[in-house]
Amino acid sequence: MLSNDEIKDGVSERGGFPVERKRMKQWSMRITAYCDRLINGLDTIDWPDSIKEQQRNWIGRSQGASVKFAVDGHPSTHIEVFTTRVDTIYGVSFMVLAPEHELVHAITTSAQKNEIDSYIKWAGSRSDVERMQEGKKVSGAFTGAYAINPFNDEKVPIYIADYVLAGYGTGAVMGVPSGDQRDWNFAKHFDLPIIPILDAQKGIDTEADATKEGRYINSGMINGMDYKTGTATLIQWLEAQKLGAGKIQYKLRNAVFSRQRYWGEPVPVYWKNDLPYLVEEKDLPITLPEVDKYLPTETGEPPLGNAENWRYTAPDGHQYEYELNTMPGWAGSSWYFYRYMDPNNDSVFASKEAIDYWQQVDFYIGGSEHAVGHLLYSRFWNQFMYDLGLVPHAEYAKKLVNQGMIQGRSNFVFRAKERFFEEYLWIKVLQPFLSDTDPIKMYEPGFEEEMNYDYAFASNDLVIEVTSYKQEEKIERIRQAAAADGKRLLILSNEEISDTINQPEIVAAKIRAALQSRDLFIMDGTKPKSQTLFISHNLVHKYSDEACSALHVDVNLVENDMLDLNLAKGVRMFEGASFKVDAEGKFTCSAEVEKMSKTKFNVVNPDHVIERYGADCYRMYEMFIGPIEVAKPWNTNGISGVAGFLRKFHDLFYNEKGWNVVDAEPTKDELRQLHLAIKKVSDDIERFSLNTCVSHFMILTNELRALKCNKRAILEQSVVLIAPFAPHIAEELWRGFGYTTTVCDATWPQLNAAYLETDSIIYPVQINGKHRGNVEVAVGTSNADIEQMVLAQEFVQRNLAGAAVKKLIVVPGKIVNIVM
RNA sequence: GCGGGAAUGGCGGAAUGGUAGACGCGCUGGUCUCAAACACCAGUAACUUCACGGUUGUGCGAGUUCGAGUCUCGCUUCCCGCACCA
Repeated sequence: MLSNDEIKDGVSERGGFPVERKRMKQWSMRITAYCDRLINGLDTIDWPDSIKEQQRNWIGRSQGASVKFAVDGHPSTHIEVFTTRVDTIYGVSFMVLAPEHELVHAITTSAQKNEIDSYIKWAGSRSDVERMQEGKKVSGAFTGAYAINPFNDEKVPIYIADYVLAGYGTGAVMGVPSGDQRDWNFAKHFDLPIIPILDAQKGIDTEADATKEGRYINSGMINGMDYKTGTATLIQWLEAQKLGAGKIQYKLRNAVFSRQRYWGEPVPVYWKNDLPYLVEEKDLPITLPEVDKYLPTETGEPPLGNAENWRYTAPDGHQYEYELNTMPGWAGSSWYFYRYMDPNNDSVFASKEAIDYWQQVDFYIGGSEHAVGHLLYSRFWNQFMYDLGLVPHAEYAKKLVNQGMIQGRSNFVFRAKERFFEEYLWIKVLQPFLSDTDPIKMYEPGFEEEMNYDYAFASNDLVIEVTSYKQEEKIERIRQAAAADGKRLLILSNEEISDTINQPEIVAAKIRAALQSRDLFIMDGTKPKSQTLFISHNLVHKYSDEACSALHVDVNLVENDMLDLNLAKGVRMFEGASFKVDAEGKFTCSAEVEKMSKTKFNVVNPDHVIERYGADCYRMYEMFIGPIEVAKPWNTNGISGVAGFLRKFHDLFYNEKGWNVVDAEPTKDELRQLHLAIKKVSDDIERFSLNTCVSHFMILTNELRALKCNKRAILEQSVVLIAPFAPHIAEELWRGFGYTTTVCDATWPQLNAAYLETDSIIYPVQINGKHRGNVEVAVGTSNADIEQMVLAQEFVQRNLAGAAVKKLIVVPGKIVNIVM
C-alpha cells in the first residue's frame, strides 16, 4: 500500500516493485460541508496571517455561477461550466473541456476523431512534472462540435485542452479571451475571435484585461451596465430560464479517513450484507486484535484482515466482519487537547466541568508545516463537536504562533569524477613538471570525437589515458587503438593517482620514466589502495564544474568547515578514500543552510551542548538568539554569553563560604532595578518576546552585581522571575531560601510603579529633529520652566547661533524639540 | 503568476512615532599571570578631528510629521506557501 509520492515511474520508490492500482472503499470526513465556516472562523482567531492565508487558499472558495450551454446537434446533452465572471459571457468565443471530460467522445465528429484521440493519448502520457516544465505552452484539439451560448444563441467551437483540469469545477471552461489570460493565449494560438466586453478594457490585442471597471459593450441585455448590476441581471435571467444559478465552488476535497495500517484507532463499524453498521456503544472501545504480521493480507486487505476469529457479535446474535481500515493520525491529533483537561475520565473524553473550566486553548505553538493539515482538520473537527454541543467554542485555539525552525548548517565534501583526474594531470603534473616535453591536452571538446587518449606529446610517441583500472574493456580497446595508431600507451589509473594525490611529483616521475622507456604498453600492475578521492573545497575552484560532485557529509565530522580526517576514516562513506588536502594539510568543506534532516547529515544533537553548559543555558540560549517565530541556523557562537550570565546570577547568592543572602532592607536603587525587571519581563512574556526577557535578566544581574546586592527581598523575587527561563537553577536557589515546595507555586512578583519613579528626568534635546544634548530636569517642572532651562543651555545657544526659535515642543517625560 | 513575510554594525539581534544599534558574540587595549587560559576593567556604526565636536547612517525613491527604522505610496532583493483553480 503506497501513497502517490512513494511511486516513481510506475514502480515503488523503495525496492522498485511494480505498482497496481486498485479501487478501495474508504471512509471520508465531509470537511467540505464546513468550507465557509472554516474561512469565516479565521477572522475570529489570533493566528499568523500566513497560516490563515494558506488555509484560505487551500479551501479555495470562489464565488460565481454555473451556466448550461447546449450542444449543437445534440439536443439531449449540454455542457455545464463554472465561472467566476459570468458577466463576461458575451465575450465567449470558444469552449474548452478537460481531455477526460465525459462528453468528449459523444460530441466529437468523425472528421476530428483521430485528432482528438491522439491529443487525449498525448495528454495522458505526460507527467505532472513535464506539464510544469512546459509552463504556459498552449496545446489543444478541436472536437468538431459547437456549443450554443444561451444568451445570444451564438455557436462557438468546442475544444479539449489540458489547461482545463478535470478535477475542478465541472471540467469545462467557457473561453473569454478578452478577460482571461489563459483563454487569451488559447485564442491567439487557435486564431479565435477576441471580443471586447467592457469599455474600460485596454490593450486586448497584446494581452487579456481582467478589469471589472467600466460599462459593458457587445453584451446584449447588460450593455451599459456596471459589473455589479450586470452580474446580478445575468444570474437572475439564468435562474429564471433554469439554465444556471449563482454558485460557490471550493477547491477543498473531502478528507479520506481510512488508513490501511495496523496502528490506528479501529473504526467502530461492522459489515452486514455489504452495508456498514455502528458497533453498539456498550461494546466500545474496540481494541486492536493480535496479528501475526503488520502487513496487508494476500488479497490486499488492510493488516487487520490478518486477525483470526476477529468478528463482532451483533445484537441479532450473528457474527459479522469488522471494518478493517483504521483511522488516520488526525483522528487523535484533532482534539487531543480536550483530553488533557480531564485525562483520567473513563466515561467521556472530558467532563463538561473540566471543559467549562479550561475553555479554549489560550496559546498554541506549532510548526507552519501543519498549516493545511492538522491545523485545518482540527478546526473542522472542533466545529463539528461544537455543533453537537460538546465544546463551548467553535474555534479551539485563541492564539497560535509558529515557532521558527532551527535550521541546520550542512557541510559538503567534493568527490572526484573521472574528469577531475584528467584536469589534475594537466594542472598539477604535466604543466609544472613536464612542460619541457610539450604535452598536448586532448580531452577537451573537439578532440574527444576522433581521439582515444587524454594526452599526447609533441616530441614523443607516448600517449596517456587516465581511467579507472577497473575499466578493463575500455583499457583493452584503447590499447588496440594505440597499437593501430603506432603509439605507445601509458595507462594511469584514477586510483593510483589518488594514492599519491598530495605528491604530484611521483606521478610526474612515472610519466618521465614512460617517456624514456621503449615499452609499448605501460600500466602499474600493483593494486592501488584508493577507491575514491575527495578534494578539499578550497581547491575545487581550480577545476571545472564537471570535475567533482558535492556530497553531504555528517556535520559531526566537521569543525569550522574543516573535516576531521581521523574521524572521517572510520566512516563508511570514506572507506578506501584518499583526500587531496590544501597547502596547509587541511581538508575544507563547503557549507549551506538547510532544513535539519537525517538525509542531509546536518542534525546536531543538543546533548553535547547540555552536557557542557547545562539544560538551563541551552533553553535560555534558544530563547536569546531571536524572536520566537524567526527561523535561523543553529549556531552556538553566542552561548558563552548566556553561560556567563547564569554563572553571575548564581554568584549573587553565594560567596566563597557558601550561601550569602542577607535579610537587610533593600535600597531604593536595588528596588528600582528589581521592579524595572518585573515590568519588562512581565510585559515581554505577554507579547512572547522571550529574547528581550533574557536580555533584561542580563541587565538586572549586571546592575545587582554593580550594587553588590545580596538582599533576600530582591534576590527571592528575581528567582521567581527567572524560573520560567532557567527552571533548574531557579529551583535550586529557591530551596536555598529554605522553601520545601517548588518555585512554580510562588506568586508572580507584583510591579510597584512607585519604585520606578526618579527625582529627575533627563530630556534629550533635539534641534530640528537632531539630537544635540541632554538636560536634566527635576520631576514636576512645568513646561515653561523646562523651555527656559533648555534655552539657557550652552549647547543649545551654540547650535542656534543666533537664529530665532520658531517653535519649541516639550513632550512631557519624553523629549524636547526646538525648531529654528 | 498569485498570496504572505522580511531587509538595522563584523555577527545574532534591540528600539510599541521621541537620544538608532539595548543585550550578547566577536574584536582591540589594560589588570592579574613566568606565560597562556579563566576572570575582571575600558573601548568598539562609518567618516572626520590631537581634542571638544562635526558629517553621514536602519535595502532604494518619494511623502506625512516639530520628529520616521517605525506610518503612507512606489520600487529592489531575499525567504516561505500556493500554483493552468476558470
